[in-house]
Amino acid sequence: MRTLYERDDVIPLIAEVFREHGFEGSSLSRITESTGLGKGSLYHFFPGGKDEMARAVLAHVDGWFEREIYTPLRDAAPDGAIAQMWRGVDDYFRSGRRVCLVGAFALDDTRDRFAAVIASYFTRWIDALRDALVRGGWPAAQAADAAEEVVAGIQGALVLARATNDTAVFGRALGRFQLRLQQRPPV
Amino acid sequence: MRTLYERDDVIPLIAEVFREHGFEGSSLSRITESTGLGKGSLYHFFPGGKDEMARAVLAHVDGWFEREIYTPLRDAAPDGAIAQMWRGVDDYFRSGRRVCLVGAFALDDTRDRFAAVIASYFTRWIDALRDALVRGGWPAAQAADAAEEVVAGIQGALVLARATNDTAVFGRALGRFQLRLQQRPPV
DNA sequence: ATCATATTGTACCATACGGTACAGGCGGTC
DNA sequence: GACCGCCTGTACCGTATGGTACAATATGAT
Repeated sequence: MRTLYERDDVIPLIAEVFREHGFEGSSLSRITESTGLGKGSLYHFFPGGKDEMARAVLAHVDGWFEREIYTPLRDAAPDGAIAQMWRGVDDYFRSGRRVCLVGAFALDDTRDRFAAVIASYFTRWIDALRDALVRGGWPAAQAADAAEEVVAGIQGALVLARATNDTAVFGRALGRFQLRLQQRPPV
Repeated sequence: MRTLYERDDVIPLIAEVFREHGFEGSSLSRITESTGLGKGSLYHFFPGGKDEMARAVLAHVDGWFEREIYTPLRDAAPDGAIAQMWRGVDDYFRSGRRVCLVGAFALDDTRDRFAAVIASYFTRWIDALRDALVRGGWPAAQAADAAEEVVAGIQGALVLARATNDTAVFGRALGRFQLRLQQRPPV
């Protein structure tokens, strides 16, 4: 039997701390508390400290989206991949009860620390969705526009849901976009 | 001649600190640095410390939006008020170079500290825009839907613009919404 | 059973944090 | 010029911060 906590097991726990408190607000004491790991273990797994923890968390999130959302959008049948995107996103963000770590990091000066990862997370999402739309018959320009709007809209809905403490906002936003992507693009 | 800094003069400076670093990241030393005021003066103006500074900043932002955006949306001719909203928002957020303080506070646990102010900022915006649309001839349900989508979309565009370091995203989002609000609501 | 390695708890470090105390400086007013 | 009240700089407080050092413990392979 292996140890209770390997490095990979602890990353989702750290992710939740960063998600709730932001980078600056996530003190090591908070992280030790919610992982049950002392500083010793933490710095054994992440010799680079908080910075490396955040980097691992971002890579973990990025990997999930790449696997569950982006790759299907690029490679699978467009309709199915887009349907899976709605499902995946709704699941991942717990129907609006959860916030986007990458989006949160993007807003303050934490962005500068992880600029490349953060930018890539969003541009790859937009590009993959655009590709799926194009393969689904959308003209390139409208596809790019719609993809950008959907990804931005999801972020905005998460902000709004949390700000107003009304998770229904998120579901309504997803529903609107779902409907719009099913129709032909507007002139 | 009066002193260089009155309380009101310093609020926009503090606002910029909170905007760039978030609540947790805005240390008093950063605030003293970018205001030029020592702790003595700062605590003279804001006896409640950081909490009161943030509250003053939020009230300042809220006041600006109430005056420049919400009130016109509620009271003035809908078309003109909405046009002014696009102008005002583009100015305020410096065409995507600036981030929304209230949105940033909403994402981490800073929200819990200022929950009422944050929620009200967004709900009042949505409600005012919905009213303007209704007065402009939109059916109530579609107006509410569109208003929510626009306010969320603006937040999302700000996140995306900063995340990808591409301010053009913001302009494109505003353009899309502007166009859509000019048309009749979709079925 | 031995042993190297992986993991952990504890104590400690310098620094930065938010906040307080307070003595003085400065401006106006009489 | 004396006075008063607003403003400010400085020194200081206890605590928490991110990070390090290291001895002690567990673990797995032989």
